[in-house]
Amino acid sequence: MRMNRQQQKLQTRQKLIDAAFALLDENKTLTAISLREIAREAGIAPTSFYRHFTDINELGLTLVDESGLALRQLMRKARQRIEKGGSVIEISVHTFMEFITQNKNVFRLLLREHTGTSLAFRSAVMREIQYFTEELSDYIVSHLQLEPQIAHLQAEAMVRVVFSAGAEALDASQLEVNKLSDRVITQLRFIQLGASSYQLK
Amino acid sequence: MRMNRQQQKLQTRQKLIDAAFALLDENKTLTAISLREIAREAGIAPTSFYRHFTDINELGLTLVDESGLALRQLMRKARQRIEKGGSVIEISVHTFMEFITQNKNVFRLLLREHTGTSLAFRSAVMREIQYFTEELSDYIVSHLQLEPQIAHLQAEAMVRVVFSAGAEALDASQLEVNKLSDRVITQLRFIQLGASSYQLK
DNA sequence: TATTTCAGCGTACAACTGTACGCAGAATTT
DNA sequence: AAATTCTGCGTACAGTTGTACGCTGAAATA
Repeated sequence: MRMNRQQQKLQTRQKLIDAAFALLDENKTLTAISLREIAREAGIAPTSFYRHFTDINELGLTLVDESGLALRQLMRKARQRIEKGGSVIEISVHTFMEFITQNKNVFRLLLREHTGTSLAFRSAVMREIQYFTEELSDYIVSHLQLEPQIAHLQAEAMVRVVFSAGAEALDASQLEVNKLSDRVITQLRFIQLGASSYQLK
Repeated sequence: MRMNRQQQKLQTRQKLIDAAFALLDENKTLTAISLREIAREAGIAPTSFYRHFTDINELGLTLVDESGLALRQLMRKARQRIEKGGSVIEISVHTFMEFITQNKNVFRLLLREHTGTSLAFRSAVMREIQYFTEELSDYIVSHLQLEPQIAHLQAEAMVRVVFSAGAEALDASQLEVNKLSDRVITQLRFIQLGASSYQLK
């Protein structure tokens, strides 16, 4: 197929991004991946890397952005499913776990860099998680009639539990993921129940 | 001072362990630290490393063990303080945050390797966290008269929230840590309240 | 059509890595 | 006192890293 220069360049750029994601598989931190490894995986010369990113860090931030995007799409998907009826918590957890098992490396990236070595990455991931938390918080305010302050605390606690469980899910079998999901669902119910009765005081 | 061989060897071994902990400061994953860096920091020849550990992994597992030990001491300390009266949740959170700010690298190690690159490290850390959770769970059973099953879920949720908040605390100022502590305290109350009312059904 | 632009390549180099090997000399055992 | 054990060191080497530099040839522009 014929392509102009821009398209061509974008395509190689994407190859680099895909290669980086592929390398996260199982064994690499973003900051631990070498530029040459990425280039090798992408099938281009090491020095060509610089035509697309000044740095590995720049690539890294791009990956975090893409992962955040995926996270927001996840939330949108959960909303759609919820509109069709059913337990909000159950659907959310199942959607989340499904997302994780289908996009392991995306979630791995977020998790690892969340506690990782580079402040820039850490901040970027925290920002994404905050967006996520705030969306959830808004949802709680409008659907459960909680005070914004309490709703935010509830959302934050829920996100913490879910992400932490997600970390476990990465190493787990499908069966274990199911058990895990059930536990998390109950734990989220604790939080919701607790937040509601807390407000009554 | 005079020393026999065993003591001498143990001392150099400890130097290596301390050096590794020091290198975790701010910028290194365990798996990303080079053997030579550790040797340099410890002030010994690179090749002498092998007199003490076969591998960097072996050193790593030792560090995880030591960190787990610190974690258990933390819990003991919290217990002692609780005996003197006061809100269990408040004291626990404050003790935890105090521990983190005073042993940043120990907690950093646990956090990073929890989501890290090496399955062996991940498992080791998860085991330590599980011990921690179970101790908390036992405490809840005996002091709050909850069913073991529910108590365990409550403990797990609490640990997840606290550890996740701990990750934030590592980058935060003292003032921010205080605010964070207050939020976490409320969130733990949610969980406790929720678990209690959940049992009534 | 002639000129310019620029993505991608190959070569090169200094810095670093893990670790094999053999030696020195003090602590320990005989 | 003599023999042995063993921690720590220095040298050495092959492999990997990031990146500077200059070239090529096709695409874009004039």
